[in-house]
Amino acid sequence: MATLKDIAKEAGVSIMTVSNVINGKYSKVSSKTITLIQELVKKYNYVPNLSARSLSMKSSKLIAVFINTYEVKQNLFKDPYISELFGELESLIRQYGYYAIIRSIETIENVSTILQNWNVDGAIFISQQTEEEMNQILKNSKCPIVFIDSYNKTNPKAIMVGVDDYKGGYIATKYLISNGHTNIAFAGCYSETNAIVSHRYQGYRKALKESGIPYNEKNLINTFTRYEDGVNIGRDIANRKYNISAVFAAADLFALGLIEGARINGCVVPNDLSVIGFDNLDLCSLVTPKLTTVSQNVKKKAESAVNLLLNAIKELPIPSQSITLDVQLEVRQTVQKLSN
Amino acid sequence: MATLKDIAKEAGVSIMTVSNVINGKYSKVSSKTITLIQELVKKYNYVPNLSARSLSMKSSKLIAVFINTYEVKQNLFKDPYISELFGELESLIRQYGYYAIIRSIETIENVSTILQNWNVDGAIFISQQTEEEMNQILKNSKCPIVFIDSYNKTNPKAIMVGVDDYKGGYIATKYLISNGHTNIAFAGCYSETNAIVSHRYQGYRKALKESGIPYNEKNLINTFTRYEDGVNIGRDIANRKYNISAVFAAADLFALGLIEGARINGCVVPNDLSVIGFDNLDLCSLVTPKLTTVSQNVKKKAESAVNLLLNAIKELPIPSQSITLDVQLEVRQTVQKLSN
DNA sequence: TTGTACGCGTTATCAT
DNA sequence: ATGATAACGCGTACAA
Repeated sequence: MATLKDIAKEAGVSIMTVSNVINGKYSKVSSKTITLIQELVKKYNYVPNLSARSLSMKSSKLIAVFINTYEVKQNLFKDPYISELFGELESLIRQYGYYAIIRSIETIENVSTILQNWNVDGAIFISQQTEEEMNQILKNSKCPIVFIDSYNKTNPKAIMVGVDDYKGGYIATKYLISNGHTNIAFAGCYSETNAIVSHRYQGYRKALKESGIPYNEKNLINTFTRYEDGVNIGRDIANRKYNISAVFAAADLFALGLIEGARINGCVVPNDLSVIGFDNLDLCSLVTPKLTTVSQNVKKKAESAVNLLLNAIKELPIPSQSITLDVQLEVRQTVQKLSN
Repeated sequence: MATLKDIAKEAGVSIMTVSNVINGKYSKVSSKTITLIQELVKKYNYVPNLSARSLSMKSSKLIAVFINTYEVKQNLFKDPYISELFGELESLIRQYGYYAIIRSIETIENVSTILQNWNVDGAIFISQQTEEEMNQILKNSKCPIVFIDSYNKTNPKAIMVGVDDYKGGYIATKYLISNGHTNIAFAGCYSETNAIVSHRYQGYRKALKESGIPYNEKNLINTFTRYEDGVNIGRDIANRKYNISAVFAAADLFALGLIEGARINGCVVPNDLSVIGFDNLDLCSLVTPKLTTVSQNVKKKAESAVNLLLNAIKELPIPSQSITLDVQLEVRQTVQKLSN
């Protein structure tokens, strides 16, 4: 409630002197007035009005976090990966003295509006954007933006943080092969615009090729990857729709659904079918059997994103425009060695 | 980038005319200038500066969402219940034309500062606060605040949304009794300051009493309720530390840990032990056996909270100061009928 | 229907 | 070391 003006009047000094003390510019103020003002600040519980500061400075200490909501009213925070990532980001943003403004978006039109509305200092996208979307967003915005889990080879303004999806697909498939599997399906939401899944798929293909296993296009199971979709695919597998002994699934939750769908229809994992997921959700070690999966370091992902963004905001040199984090295989209980 | 002034100059009218058009006050402007200005708004991609508006109006369209972080650096969004609730809140806040600013807090000192900093219009606490904390927060803040999952009988300024924890404890215990169980443990983080768990415990006691089952204080298992804590308690149970045939656990994740800990030590649920959880996380139906639990309607909780808050912000009459939502039992696979 | 003057709380610049 | 003034972009109140 108290303003600089109030404090200044009470102290018998000018507004600027108070402002300088508040902002720690002590070199311009005598130590006597400093202590006087500091006492008054405490007495009146003075708190700076950040709207006013933002207006004057043309910068707000706000960081916007955007998340796509493809279907209206869908709760994206039910996705454990998304919510964990968001939690890490919020924590870091706070620790660095910024404020997080969160926004789910249906179309990217809204993005630049929000950014301008609030003089946002920087933004982070936590769900995948297509190259085209990224370009449009970047064109209409002037603050630095970090994209998590997106791919963009052409736009030099795009700052990106992701994981080595290609390697993920590769090591998962390789592991299945090393366990004697040759009929291995890839299940995921495969499309031109889904770069993440495409990269995982390419890794899968590479592993097959390297081992001289001929590729069978029937083994590309193109599907949405919610839990329920997994149940459906699992049923199909149990019903011999595919001639496979193993599946590499592009998402954990989907993999769990698949296991359940197969089980219901008499196909038991890992005895009758081996499965590997992707993400390493906590959930993976809570279910039975525990899911073998490709893990990524979410905390590190968030740290990388915030560090890149803050450096860009402060116009410090960025070590690199994009960071690709490593992945590794978490071996648990859903892959069985084939003994024939 | 463009301001009212820019548009006004280009249109050859005053700033106020533009402002009126922007804010839809068409009654004060000729239709000719309206269309002219609307064209210019599009042409220059004019977006109002909300910092300036907030400064001038003393209100910001910002709603702060607070969440406690007891241990520094703990990621609270890994809790599926918290993240789902938050997702619903964010979605509603957006749909009602407000902006969500999210903040994890270590001490409640920070709360009123943030509220003042940004001229926040209203706030929501999504984790439990003690009565004392609530009172202090309310004393230092002037905007409406909704507390989710908190109890406060004395402060008339406190707006609250919660579930019927008492009933939850009651129906869970009652169900166990109706299945022939008489040695039933209550496991949770029981303390004076944890009103939620206290209420669930009181419901548990009521059910026992009603059925004439003598209360055994050894059956109150007071523990933190993370997954790992559940594993420890489950091991104890398997090792006959308690003389019980069933457990009502105050949190799902904890219940799952308990089941796992028991299993590892040779005590199989539901054959050797019956378990009921609380919250009905999605997770409950993904694990084996599927967890019987007390469910609450998270979506409705969020809607209630946002509705109460928005009414309070607009100084509309609030139907009631606090809303208690119903709970119900989700019968699944972790309770077995005792046949002796 | 349109325009003017002023205030919101802060910071930067330039004097003193 | 301290202060006066203008500026940030917008809305309210009142005047024309």
